[in-house]
This record gives sequence, C-alpha cells and structure tokens, in this order.
Amino acid sequence: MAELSYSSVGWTAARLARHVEVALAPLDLSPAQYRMLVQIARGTDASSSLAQKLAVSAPSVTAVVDVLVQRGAVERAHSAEDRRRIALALTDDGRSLLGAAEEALRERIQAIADELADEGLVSDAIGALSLWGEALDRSRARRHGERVNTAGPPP
Amino acid sequence: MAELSYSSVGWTAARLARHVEVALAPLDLSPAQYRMLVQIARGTDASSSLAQKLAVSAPSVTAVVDVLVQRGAVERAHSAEDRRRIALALTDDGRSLLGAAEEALRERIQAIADELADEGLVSDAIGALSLWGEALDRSRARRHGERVNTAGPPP
DNA sequence: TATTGTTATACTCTATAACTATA
DNA sequence: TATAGTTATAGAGTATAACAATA
Repeated sequence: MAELSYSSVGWTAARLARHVEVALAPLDLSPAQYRMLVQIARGTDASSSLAQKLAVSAPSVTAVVDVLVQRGAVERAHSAEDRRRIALALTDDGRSLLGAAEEALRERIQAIADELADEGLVSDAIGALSLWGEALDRSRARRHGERVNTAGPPP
Repeated sequence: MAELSYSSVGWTAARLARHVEVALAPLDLSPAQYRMLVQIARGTDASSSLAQKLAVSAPSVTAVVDVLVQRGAVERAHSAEDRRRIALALTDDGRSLLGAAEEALRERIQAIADELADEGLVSDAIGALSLWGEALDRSRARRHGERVNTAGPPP
C-alpha cells in the first residue's frame, strides 16, 4: 500500500522548496542566486534594501553577489552621489541566465501540476500560485511599510 | 508607485522557499532537517530510501541525520537482519520538535494567505496547497515507480 | 556619530569520489 | 562482486561580530 497522504501546508511548501533547488541545479544556480537575480533585474537599488527584500543578512548579500559577479552575471559600480552605495546590475549573461532559470522552474512546476487528475485541477493549481504571489507581495509590503499597487491610499 | 507585480511561478515558489527557512530558523531547524524529520516520522525504512525520497545524495542524508542525532532528535540503530542497514527513529524530543516546526510553518503560511483580499481567496490559497500536495505525491510516485493511493492499478 | 558594505569566522547543506563493512 | 552507509573534500548560503569607508 502507498503511504498515507500526509500534507501539512508546511510539508508541501518545504517539498516545493526542494524542487526549486533541483530545478535550478543544472544551471549551476542556487535558489539564493536566483532570488538575487530577480531582485537585481527589477532594478532594486542597493545592497541594504536587497537584504531586506530577500530577508537575509547584509553579509549574505555580499556573498551571493560575489559569486554572481565572479560568474559574470552581475556588475558592481560605486554610486557617484554616495560612494558608500554600490549599484548592482545584470549583465547580458545575467539576463539570459535569469531567463533560463525562469524556464527551468516553469517547466518543473508545470510538470508537477500536470500530475493532477484533470485539466481543471491543473489550472486551479497554477492559478493558485498567482494568488500566493499576490499574498507574498502584500505580506512583504506590510513588513516593509510599502504600498501595494492594488490598494488605495491608507485612511 | 509600487513595483509592477512580477510573479512567475518560479519566483513565487522560490519566495515561499525562503519563508520556510525563516519560519524554521527560530527553532534552529533547517528545511533539510525538517524534511528529514517528516520522512523519519513517517516510518521510512532506511538511509538509502530517504535519499531517494528527499532527492538528495546519500552523504547528505548522513550529514543531516548527524546533526539531528547530535541534537537528540533522532536515533540510529543497526538492523539485526542486515547489519549494513541503519534504522532511524524519532525520539520524543524529535517528535515534539517536529510538532513545533509544523506549527511554526502553519502560522507563517497562514499569515501570508491572510493578506489576501477576502476570506474566499484565503481559503482558495490554502486549499490549493492541498492540491499541490497531491500533485507532489503523484510526481514522486511516478519518479519512484510507486503506486498512488487514489489511483487504480495500471492497465 | 551614523550608515553602507565588507571581512572574519563558524556552521550546515550539497555534491562527487573514495572507503569500510556487510552481504 | 554488489550494496549500505560513511568519510574526505570542496563550494555555497547563512548568521553574528568586528571592521573600513563614507557621510
């Protein structure tokens, strides 16, 4: 007999997390590097705010960016106005690496969803990820005191 | 204006992965340790099959179990029949640690979902995780040639 | 003084390759 | 020989504490 289907929300999230690692591994990319690429691609300012957005320490940002710079995916440049700040930008290689990562993740996640019984459930599952994306955006906005685009101004 | 809402499925999954790490950190537990506890709690046989189920190498299993044993959460015992095999079991401390981990994850994930606009969407999001749990079960079953409990025998 | 980012250090997870013990 | 598990080794991510450079 197969195992009893045990599925706490935590277990499901933790399993998905491992699938992310495995999907990115062939690109020689860690989840931390992938998240960093995404944030830099979004034009995020500088190291300090990256640490906050990625929920990691400042030295972690340095370490992850170091590897990406060494690989030629990211470039550092001292800001002219405030020489303490270091602007980060993707190189062309970085952009194509990010594109490959997105595709690898999309494929793996789609393949998992495709195991569901019918196409309706598959769309439900994929659609729910957008819902989670929105929830994550709002959660981050609350933590950082930012504003969410779909919400009106606070009272 | 807030950032454009960018939400590839990969990005969403990778962000959730980081939330799992952060939720477990106060318990001094890594996602890898959590996944191992869950598998051992389910009575999984031995090291080799754990590696397959967790999609990691055999030495990784050794390393993760080492830490859990040192912490008193897991016990190793040589099998009597085949002395190469090592049976793994949770201690009482391990069980309560796992319980605390489940609760920490549940709380964090629920808090994220609660950011959604209305209760209907919140239930949708939480419900969808069960769907993903099922998809993950089926996906694993296919990879390992096992049988899924809801499916009949193959033709 | 305060802020930005890095260096120093230590620990865990990961993998591959080589090894030991058992079958 | 083959299998189960560990040891050896190396690289990456993480954190805290201490430091450098700039404001």
